[in-house]
Amino acid sequence: MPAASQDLGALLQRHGVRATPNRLLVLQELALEPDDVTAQELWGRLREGNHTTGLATVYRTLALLNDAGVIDVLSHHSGEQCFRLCGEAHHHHLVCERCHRVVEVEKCDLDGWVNDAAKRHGFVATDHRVEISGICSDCRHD
Amino acid sequence: MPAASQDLGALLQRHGVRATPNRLLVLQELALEPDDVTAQELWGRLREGNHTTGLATVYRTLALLNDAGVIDVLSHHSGEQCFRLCGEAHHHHLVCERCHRVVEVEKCDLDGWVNDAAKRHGFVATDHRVEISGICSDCRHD
DNA sequence: TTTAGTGCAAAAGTTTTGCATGGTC
DNA sequence: GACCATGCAAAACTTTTGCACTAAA
Repeated sequence: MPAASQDLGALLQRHGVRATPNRLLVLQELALEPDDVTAQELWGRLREGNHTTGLATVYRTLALLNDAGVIDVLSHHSGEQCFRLCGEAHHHHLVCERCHRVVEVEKCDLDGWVNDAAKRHGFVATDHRVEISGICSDCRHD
Repeated sequence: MPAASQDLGALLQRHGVRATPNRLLVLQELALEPDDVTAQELWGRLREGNHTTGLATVYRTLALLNDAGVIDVLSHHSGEQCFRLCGEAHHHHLVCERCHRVVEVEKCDLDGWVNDAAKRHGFVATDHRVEISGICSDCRHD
């Protein structure tokens, strides 16, 4: 269910980012996208939708949204950075090796393990990311 | 403790990669490096050491070593890919936010959790990566 | 002798920056 | 008016490729 654009505006405001037409457009496109997209892909889709947003603006917007913590940057599958609009709670990612579908794993009770591992090496953990690769049900049945 | 170069040669052979002078040089440089390095950094160090290895060769070698599973690619801190020679067993990474020091976390008993999370979403998990960010003891005491 | 590896230069891509313009507070 | 956002074009960088040449199986 794609979020309505007033929700997206509120999301930006909540993170201290001014809502401009371009930013809403980018966010809306991200909300429509179940998987992660590169800046170039996103720009392409905006152009297809007859929007005149510049590529530089897409890059600037994605950087801004990432700094503000509105979107996540995932590790690249091919030398490009990938972006994704995610739930705001702590979560991890499940990525299909075949079709690159990305699903969020919402429940994470790894804090104990993480803190232990960090402490064992003299670190204080501040955050952690888990990426699980696998094969999704669709790809398994093809 | 940097591995001696005959060990590195054996490491290559074990992974079905022919040991050439350039490959040993790259591997040796990686073995000396406690943290992760970019292709450019690695090339710079080779040049400083008066080696004439070309940049393209460094890229080709790193790609080869990654395919062969001899080295790991870490997520970039700044748009560049980072490479690292790691232990051969399954492990995860602890990265210091301040100095970018990387330490391996050798023990991983997360398989149960990972498989559960995958199954809950219809996936079959084939692999997983955990990256813990934190502050290392050196940086904490500065 | 055939194949694999390499250095160099050029090409291809992605991402960033400079600058002039237009919109907002 | 001051400031922020933006489009466009140019620049900066990282990475890949083509090609001629060399070393090795």
